[in-house]
Amino acid sequence: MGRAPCCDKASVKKGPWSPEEDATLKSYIEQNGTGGNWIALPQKIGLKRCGKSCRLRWLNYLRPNIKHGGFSEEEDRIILSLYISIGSRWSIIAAQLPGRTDNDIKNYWNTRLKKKLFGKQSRKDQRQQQHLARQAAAAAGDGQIKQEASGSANESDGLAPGANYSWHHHHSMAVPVHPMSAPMVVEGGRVGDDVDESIRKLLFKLGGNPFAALPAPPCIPPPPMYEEEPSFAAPLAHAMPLNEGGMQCSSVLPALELDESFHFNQVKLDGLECLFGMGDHHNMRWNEVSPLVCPNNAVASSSQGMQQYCIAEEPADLGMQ
DNA sequence: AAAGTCGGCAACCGCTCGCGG
DNA sequence: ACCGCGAGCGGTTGCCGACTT
Repeated sequence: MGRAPCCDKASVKKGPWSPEEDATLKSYIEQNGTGGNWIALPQKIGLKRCGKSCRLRWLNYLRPNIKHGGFSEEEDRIILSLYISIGSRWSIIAAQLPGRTDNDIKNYWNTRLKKKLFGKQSRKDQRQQQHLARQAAAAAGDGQIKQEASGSANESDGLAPGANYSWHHHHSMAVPVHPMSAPMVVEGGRVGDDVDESIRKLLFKLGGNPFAALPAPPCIPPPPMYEEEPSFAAPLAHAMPLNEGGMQCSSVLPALELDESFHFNQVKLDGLECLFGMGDHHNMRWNEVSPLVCPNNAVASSSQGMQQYCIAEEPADLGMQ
């Protein structure tokens, strides 16, 4: 015997919402609010919908000031940074992006950002690239170039067809620039600093050490201006030795170093494992994640996830004690 | 032109959490 | 302390339009 359903499935309408239903729900909530009871709401206003469905429709679509699509680079970075830090906590991520819903961000991550991050190009992008390659080949009139251009760029890298990697294809190995270590550079200056600061504050608020949570990969200086399409990738050829008398850094960061850089931040990183050499991680709760995010700090645990706080090393700098 | 495939998005499902009795 | 209920969340599914062959 399972749990009782929240509504009578037989008498409840499913599927896309009609404009009339939208109008009914919207006008009622705007005038009366939800009344604190979503289950009872559809009956009250004569909608043959499940209360959960009404709630979802309101939150994801009808609510004022909702933004759809058109994610900016800055929003991309926030999403990525938070995903790396806290995993697929879409509601928390959405809370940092005014006008965005968790569902929207989740869809965006699953359909676009993940591909963008991991370099899989859309067919449109692939077509553009192939078109350019053909043009270049035609201009060069070189048989060998033509042959390479007709295939996808990744084939020469030994990657599976269709899995175009847009991390810099010129380099033997590529890693994503750490979002916190590489503020986006735009004309006239950096725009990433404020975002970074807000994310650090958020992480601190959530119980993580904002300094340890997102360690900069060793020996990788901030990237130069994006040359082509903006991406979180950066060429490792830029990774030159930083300190003259000290440790020498190779131009290609060993996978081991990457692993060490991120080993204490093993939130569920769907898809990131392949980059950072992580194993299979099951979904973790915040009280599991927190010690990983701030391993060197004392953690004051309480019974439920978000209630615990790390003693960060430099809270004063954040003004958030 | 038609069939097949892919990508994006809205919505659903089922689970956990939190609160009140 | 326990139980039941509603809210909230994240994963998954299904539809539909765009694109490819």
